[in-house]
This record gives sequence, C-alpha cells and structure tokens, in this order.
Amino acid sequence: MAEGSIAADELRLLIERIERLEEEKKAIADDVKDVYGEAKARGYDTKTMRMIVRLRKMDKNDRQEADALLEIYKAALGLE
Amino acid sequence: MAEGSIAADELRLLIERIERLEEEKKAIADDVKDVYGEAKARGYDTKTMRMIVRLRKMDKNDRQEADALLEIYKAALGLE
Amino acid sequence: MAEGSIAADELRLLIERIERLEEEKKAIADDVKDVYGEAKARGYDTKTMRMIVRLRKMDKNDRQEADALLEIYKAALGLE
Amino acid sequence: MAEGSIAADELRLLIERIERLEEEKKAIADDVKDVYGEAKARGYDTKTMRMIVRLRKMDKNDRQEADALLEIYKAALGLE
DNA sequence: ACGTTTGCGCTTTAGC
DNA sequence: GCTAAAGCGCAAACGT
Repeated sequence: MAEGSIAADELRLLIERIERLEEEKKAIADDVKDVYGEAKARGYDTKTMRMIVRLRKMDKNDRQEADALLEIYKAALGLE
Repeated sequence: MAEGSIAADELRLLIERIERLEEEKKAIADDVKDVYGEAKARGYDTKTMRMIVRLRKMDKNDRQEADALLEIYKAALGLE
Repeated sequence: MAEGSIAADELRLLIERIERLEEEKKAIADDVKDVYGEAKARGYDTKTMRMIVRLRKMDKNDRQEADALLEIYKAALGLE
Repeated sequence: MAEGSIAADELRLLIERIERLEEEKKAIADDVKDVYGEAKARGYDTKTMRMIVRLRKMDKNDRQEADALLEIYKAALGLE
C-alpha cells in the first residue's frame, strides 16, 4: 500500500524533527547546568542564584498578570 | 567597595547567561509545539505521536520490562 | 454606599467558599499521594499503578482504540 | 499461586482506595464549578473572580517564597 | 456547537 | 533515595 508508506515517511519525518528539537533543548539545559557549575566553582551559592532567577521570572510574570487583570476589569466595566 | 562591585558584576553576568539560555530553551519548546500543530493539521493523532516519542526515548529492554509489568498488573486486576 | 458593601460581602463569601473547597480538594490530593506512598513501601511499582488507574478510568472501547492506533504508528515507524 | 492472589487483592484494594479518593476530589471540583455558576447567575464576572482567587493564592505563595529566600540568604551568610 | 486558549494536575527530572 | 521544582499534557472554559 503506497499511500501507507508515504504517510509512514511523513510521520517519521515529523517525529524526527521533534526528536532533533528535543535534543537541542536538552543540550541547552546542560549548558545551564554548566553555568551553575561554573558559578559554584567561583564560590557563589547556587541555591541562592536559582532563587534569584526564579524571583526575577516571577516578577516578570506578576507584571504580566497585573496587566491582564487590568484588562479584565476594564472589559468587565465596559471600558475600552 | 570596588571588589564588591566586581563580584556583583560577575554574578550579574552569570545570571544573565542563565536567563538567556532559558529563553533559547523556551523558544525550542515552542518550535516543538509548532511541529505537533503541523502534524495535527495533516491529520495525525498527536497524543499517539507523543507516546511514540516517549517509547523511542526508552531503551528497548526498559520498554519491554515496563510493558511486561503492566501486563502483570492488568492481569491481577482483571483488566483487558 | 450600602448597596456596594452588600455586593462586596456577597462576592467575598463566594470567593471564600471557593477557596475553602479548593483546600479540601488539595487535602484529598495529599491523601492520594499517601496511598501511593504506602503502596511503594509495600513494594508496588507506583508508575505502573498510575497507568492502571488511568486505564481503568477510560472506557474499554476507547482503550482498545487508543491501543490499536498506537500499534499502527509503531508499525509505521518500525518500533517493536 | 496463593501468594499472587493475595498480592492481587492487596493491589486491588490500594487501587480502589485511590479511585475512591479521586471521585471525592472530582465531586469537590464540581462543587467549585457550581459556585462559579451561582456567581455568574448573580451577575458576577467569573473570569475576574478566577483571577482574584489566583492572585490571592499567589500572594500567599509569594510570601512563603520571600521567607524561604530570607532563610537561604541567612544560611549563605552563616547567620542563624 | 466548535475551535482556540488558558489554567490545572501529573510526570519527570534535578538537587540534596 | 527522597524531596522539591520545572516542564508537559490534558481538559475545561471562553469566545466565535
């Protein structure tokens, strides 16, 4: 069944693209680990560093959240 | 205190490297989502595709062992 | 403005009811975790158990259909 | 195999306890939905309400996060 | 009613 | 090995 074979090839290509991207992603995650390792070697406390990264991300999210809330309120009150 | 500033700069650079890497990682994760979206548009079942990706990531032996254990548990519970 | 206060109280009560319910929900989720912990202590594989729970939740037909589709995809990719 | 049967019963009981708890959890989730439905019927904007619930939870979490950060800093600086 | 989008829960992974 | 956090998948909720 030719159609089945063609579809199988298409499916395989899609799967392989995904797997390739996930490998790249993992490589970057490893880079992150390396940076923490380097920081640790220079005497920094990585636990504190992780907390800082996390808080900075949260601050950003909170700001977006606040904006979203404002939009919702405006919509709820019929403002534009 | 000059020394403190230098250390602060160093720490800041490390933090920024990490944040930059995490942004890249997120971009790739978005690419993965796009590929699944494309697959869906072509009529593939993405849920099954995700399972395939997971299975291919596993070693063949691990996969067969996990499967065997699941069969044992299913039998114990009368699940068919 | 009395009317505003009354509405504010009403809203507040609704919010509190929701928060109370979500706390109860979380307590039960913790109980579930405890049972899995107990199972693990008795030597069961919790990962497989979770899979069993998921399978039992599915209708038998759905389960068999999902399984059949997975086999088709696996065959298309030569996964054994 | 008697031992297998006994284990099967034990496993079944654990699974059933989990399933029972998850039913309770679902019932509570449905209650939450009902409260939102009631609020909507009284003219409240549920999207805004959901945001409020979420923000209140976040505030609580943020406070705990801040406490954790303080502890980490103290530990990093050798304070007690 | 359907499709899209967001939020929630679970799974898995990383650190201790 | 265990606990905690991050990432992912699913499902409900909203808008069209």
